Amino acid sequence: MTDDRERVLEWVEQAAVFCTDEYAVPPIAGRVLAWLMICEPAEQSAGQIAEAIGASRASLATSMRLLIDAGFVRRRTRPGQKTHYYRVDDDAWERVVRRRVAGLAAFREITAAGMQLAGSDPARTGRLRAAHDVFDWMDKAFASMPGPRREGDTDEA
Amino acid sequence: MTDDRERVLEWVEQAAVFCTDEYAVPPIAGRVLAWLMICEPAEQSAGQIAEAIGASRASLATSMRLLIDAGFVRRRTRPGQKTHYYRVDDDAWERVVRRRVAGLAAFREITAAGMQLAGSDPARTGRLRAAHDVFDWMDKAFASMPGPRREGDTDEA
DNA sequence: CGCTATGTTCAGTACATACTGAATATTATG
DNA sequence: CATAATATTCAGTATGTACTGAACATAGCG
Repeated sequence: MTDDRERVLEWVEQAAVFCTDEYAVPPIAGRVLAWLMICEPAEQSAGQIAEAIGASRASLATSMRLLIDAGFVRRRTRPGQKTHYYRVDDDAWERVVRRRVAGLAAFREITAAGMQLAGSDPARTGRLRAAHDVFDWMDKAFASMPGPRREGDTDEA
Repeated sequence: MTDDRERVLEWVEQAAVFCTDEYAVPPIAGRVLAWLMICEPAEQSAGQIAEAIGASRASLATSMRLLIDAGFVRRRTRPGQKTHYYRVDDDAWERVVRRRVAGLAAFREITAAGMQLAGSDPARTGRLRAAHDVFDWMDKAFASMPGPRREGDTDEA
């Protein structure tokens, strides 16, 4: 437990890099997200998080808002406490990915508009149609995504 | 044809914004990509593209390399010409999306490593497992993606 | 009503990115 | 090989982003 901390922090670094690279999340927000995915207890205060990853509290304020807006993190207050507690729900990533795919569908509309502009020449609309079809497929595929982990779901108190 | 140009450029702006926002592509590269998706003829030189979207040739050099590396654009040379011609293939977006999902699968490995670190406590591994499952599902879903536009494919000379 | 612990906002700084003009390389042609 | 056209690289600038310390706000508690 005591020596684990170092390995956990190493893991947090890796995961954070992934989040920043693939999800356009700033470095510190990436660390926060990664930390909240593996920390114990799952719900932690801004102070705890800041100390764990070595960031200022000011950064935490902005990072937490970003992560909450993005759908990764939820904030909870306990009765008779001013401290806010943050956590990533089990369905956080599914929610975020779904939201992202939904946003991608906007490109489907753009390509559709482009095809109208390009006219009826199939040589000219081919590129647009192919792109359109990809995003159309994605949208439908994710609509039929089987909500994973619906069974032995382990939510603790 | 002559008045279309303006509407086309407007469309290019929209599509470019999407590319920059959702695919982390710099503004000019986004315009290049959008332009190459609707321009006629489909294959154009750097000079033509630069003039169309109003960018310097220096920017074109870097933008083209970026787009080629990302898999969006292909470069071709014609015999007895020093000019390079660029185009987006019909399967460009499918290729890029596939590549991106493949990259996302790396996170599956990270979450797997995280679960080992977190031990066997299901209360602690729940978040990691849920994330893992999402990316696992994505990987498999895209593996079985039916290459769209496999039939009346219209590739011109 | 102070007091204290937590949360948020703001100005400033450090760093990174995007883009361009000018200089340099490269390649077909006469 | 000289010439002209395209391509690439580089230094410089301008803009934007991430982060922090410090100041300010807020909420529970004696």
